[in-house]
Amino acid sequence: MAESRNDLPGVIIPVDTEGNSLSKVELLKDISSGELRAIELACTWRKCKAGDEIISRESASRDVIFVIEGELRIVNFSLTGREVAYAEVAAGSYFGELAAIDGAPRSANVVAHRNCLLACLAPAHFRKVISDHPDVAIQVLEKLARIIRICDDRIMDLATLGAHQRVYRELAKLVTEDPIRKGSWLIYPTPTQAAIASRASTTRETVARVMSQLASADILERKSKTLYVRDIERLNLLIEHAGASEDNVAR
Amino acid sequence: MAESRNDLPGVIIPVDTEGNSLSKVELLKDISSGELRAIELACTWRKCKAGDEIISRESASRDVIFVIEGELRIVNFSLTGREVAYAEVAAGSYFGELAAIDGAPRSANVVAHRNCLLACLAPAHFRKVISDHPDVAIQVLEKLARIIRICDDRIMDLATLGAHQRVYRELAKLVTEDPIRKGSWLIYPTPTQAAIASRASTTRETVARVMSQLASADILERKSKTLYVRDIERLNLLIEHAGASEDNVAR
DNA sequence: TTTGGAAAGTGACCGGCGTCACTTTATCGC
DNA sequence: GCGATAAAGTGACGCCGGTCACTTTCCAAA
Repeated sequence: MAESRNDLPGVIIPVDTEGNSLSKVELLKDISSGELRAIELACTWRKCKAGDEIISRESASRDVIFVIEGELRIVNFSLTGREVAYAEVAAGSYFGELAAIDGAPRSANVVAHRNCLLACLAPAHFRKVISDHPDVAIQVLEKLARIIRICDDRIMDLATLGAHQRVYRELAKLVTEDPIRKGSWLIYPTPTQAAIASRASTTRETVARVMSQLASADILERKSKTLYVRDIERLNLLIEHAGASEDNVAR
Repeated sequence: MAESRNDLPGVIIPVDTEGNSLSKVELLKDISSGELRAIELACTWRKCKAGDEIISRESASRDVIFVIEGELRIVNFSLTGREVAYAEVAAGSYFGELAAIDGAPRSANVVAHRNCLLACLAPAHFRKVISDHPDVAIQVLEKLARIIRICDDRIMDLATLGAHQRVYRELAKLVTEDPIRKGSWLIYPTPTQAAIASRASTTRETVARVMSQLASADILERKSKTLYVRDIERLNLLIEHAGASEDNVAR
């Protein structure tokens, strides 16, 4: 475990390195280039490898972390080892603001999904940026509001739906329109079933069962890396209509 | 349904009424009395009766609402009628900030638990207050951060614990020290079992069963309105140790 | 092409807990 | 104190879905 300053893992790199720029960070886009430069200097810059655990629930750091390159996942593990996925963080976004705002310990683990370039800003500095720039504060508020809405939905799902329903919903969230053939829907790249399971809070096996059920009902079709949604209507119907039909899928 | 301006229910009362003061609102405590007065004038003031539905998921209003007197509950209902409780809001606090921040529809229902005096502030006004007062913005951020942490915990619980465990935890959250006999613990006033159930996302019956189990194990003792926690150690053990002992409770 | 390891598919089992249907006990207004 | 209504206790039943234990299929590196 390559712990270093601030007990975050990864390799610290000098501030003035090719590519070390906060200009791609959405949150800071309206900040003058002079001040942005000051923030860049205040950051600790880090490179991490895919698989690195950037933050664990035990880390003492309270920094806000801007993702310049790469992608990360926020997850947690139960005592029994069950994985619960919270979110993904893409380049241009940031995370770790909770601890920076309230000073409490980190509430989840964050692992790099690909190689990442990160800029870490100390809480005091972050709060100053917020105080000096009301529009940044509003953006952070908007982000937290979005997170809360997502959490609330998820709590409702967990509290009121069955495991199958939750898998339907999770799949529905992943559906995008076919970029080539319009009017056709697909999921690409298909996440691993285990990943879907941890987002829907169920088991890999249940996801597998649901998916083969959907496949045999001609709602889904699996072709190597992409998953074609043949009948998006019926998929949505399945979600709406709760357990109503559940086994009438085939007709 | 007594809908009125802003499609919130309840009786609108004139701004200048005895008791219409924002001075007890924690969020606004550092605002000068002059400016506070301006905010008071900008608010729509309302009195609501216990049981009134202040906000439903369909309401068009995006106001932030300060609770001057009374108490409210934030809940949601599934399609099947199952109730999911999110939170309580006490006098001196506020709610409805999500819609005011992001302009999206309300995500939950809010009902008055007792008679309430409310001050409703339009989103634009609220955002102005935030922009003008960085410390208010920080406080709102802190509140949202706290909500997110609570949500995250709840998601973990729902995703990884059994129903009994969740009831234990819910009970543990309600425990306070006996104000008279120190070192002794109790729950007062005891919420209805149905209320506990909706917070732990289970059924009334399960709560009843768990509680009689705990009672027969001499961990809890019920005396009309108060619930005495005779053995807080064992209660915590039950929570920690997951399903490990579960039925060893009695020994 | 081979091959090893990961991902996916599937059957059998069974226990937790939601549902239903009552009975019993509190509680509150008169 | 008494009736009415809500809250709480409890047994029986059944099924959803988690767990285990394999097999089968992918896929990527050698």
